[in-house]
Amino acid sequence: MGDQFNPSQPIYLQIVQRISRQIIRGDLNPGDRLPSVRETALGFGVNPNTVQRAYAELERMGIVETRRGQGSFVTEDTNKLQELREQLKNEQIEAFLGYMREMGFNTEEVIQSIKDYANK
Amino acid sequence: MGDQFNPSQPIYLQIVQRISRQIIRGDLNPGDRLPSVRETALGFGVNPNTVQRAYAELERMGIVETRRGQGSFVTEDTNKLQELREQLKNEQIEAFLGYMREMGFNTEEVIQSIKDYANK
Amino acid sequence: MGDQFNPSQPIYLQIVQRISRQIIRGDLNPGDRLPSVRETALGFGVNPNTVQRAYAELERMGIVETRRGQGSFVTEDTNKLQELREQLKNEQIEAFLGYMREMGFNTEEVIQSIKDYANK
Amino acid sequence: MGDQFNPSQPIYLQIVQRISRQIIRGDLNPGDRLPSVRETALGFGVNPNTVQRAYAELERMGIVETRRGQGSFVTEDTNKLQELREQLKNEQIEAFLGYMREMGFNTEEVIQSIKDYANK
DNA sequence: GTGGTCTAGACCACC
DNA sequence: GTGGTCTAGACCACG
Repeated sequence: MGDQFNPSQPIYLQIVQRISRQIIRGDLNPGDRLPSVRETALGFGVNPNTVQRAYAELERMGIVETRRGQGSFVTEDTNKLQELREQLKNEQIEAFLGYMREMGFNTEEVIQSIKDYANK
Repeated sequence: MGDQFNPSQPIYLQIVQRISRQIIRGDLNPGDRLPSVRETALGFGVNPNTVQRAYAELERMGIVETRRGQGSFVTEDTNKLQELREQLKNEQIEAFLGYMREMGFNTEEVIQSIKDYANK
Repeated sequence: MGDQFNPSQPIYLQIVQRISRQIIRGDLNPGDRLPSVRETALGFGVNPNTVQRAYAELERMGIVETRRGQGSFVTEDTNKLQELREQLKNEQIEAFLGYMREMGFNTEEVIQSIKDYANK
Repeated sequence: MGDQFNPSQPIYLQIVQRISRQIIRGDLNPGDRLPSVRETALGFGVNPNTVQRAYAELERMGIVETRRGQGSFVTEDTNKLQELREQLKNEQIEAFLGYMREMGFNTEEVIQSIKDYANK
């Protein structure tokens, strides 16, 4: 069932995130058809309305296009996908830096350690 | 109960991590007494044996000292704590870079974005 | 039934408007026979008397001519039709400007925006 | 009941339009509190979820701000409201010109008639 | 079959 | 009390 979802964030937003990552990682390519709302709902064990809301949000973000009676498709507008990539990257970095700062590591220290790690 | 734990890693190691963080963040200072095994077990909703194992691991790492009949205490050996700090930092960074690489972001790109974010 | 009609104006006048538009748009041409009163009443889901009144009004306006036993026909008097065209245009413009003024847009502003839109 | 809504457009979008107009017309001023979701739902005779969706859209558009446990308020960002004004104006003009074109009136002819009407 | 809208009714977090 | 999310189940338009 819905065990796979974090209660601290709306499920529909978590679905948006999952699909966004699938697109960035290339699991879903421009022009690919997303599974139908009902299919995804079954797969995730949630109500179709919840998936519908996620798909609507993806469409609003411009990274998915919907064709009545056919399904939802990853946009072929690579600019939009590039935007999405930047956005996801910045979100991850912001969360990571915040977490590290809470642990007492400042940004310069983190950058230095990353460089050390990369040259290792 | 154990809802707060990730099934992908032994619970006792996750407890080790939590307490390590509390020490690094200064929630627990050198010389402070850790809550009793029984107390911690209740708080986390796990078996006392699991907590015992976590405390033993912390002692093995040299960052906690157990005094018979008195309890467990954060070491006052600041070198050890400094080591712990470095270790935690590197673990986090390694996990983060791995995750970012999986998303298609290489290390240089990540460093650049962190700098951009810091100067924002 | 009459769901397609606006309660704020007599239905017979709304029928007059509809038929007027059909003539202006060229759906009905000079000399064309209008559907019978009975037919139109069925189509609109209203009482034949109501349609009768609409046809009478169209005749009074001089844009429809009724021939006993044959039916009603669009006039072939193009001057009359030109008058009707002007009248409909002015009605629409008056309603539109009134509506826009109520929304806080003055006439100059509306004209400017129309020009902008046309040159877009 | 819902008699007041046009079946040809989603009810939630019609609610968005109504409230937008109320703001543009000054019936609702910057900082004013909107009626609660439940209140509006009762007033319009629709389901609270439908109103909720309308309010969410208004918030997404940036013309309404929501404060948890307090209600929804018209934004005090006059730039946003000015944007809304322009958008509504252009929508109305586009619809009007489309309608007139369908009736056989071209844009220049419409502009000329508006000028005539204004100087009348 | 597809997505889109709506309802009814529930539960939650916030204040 | 407020808005926000979710479910269950219905109906619609489109192809």
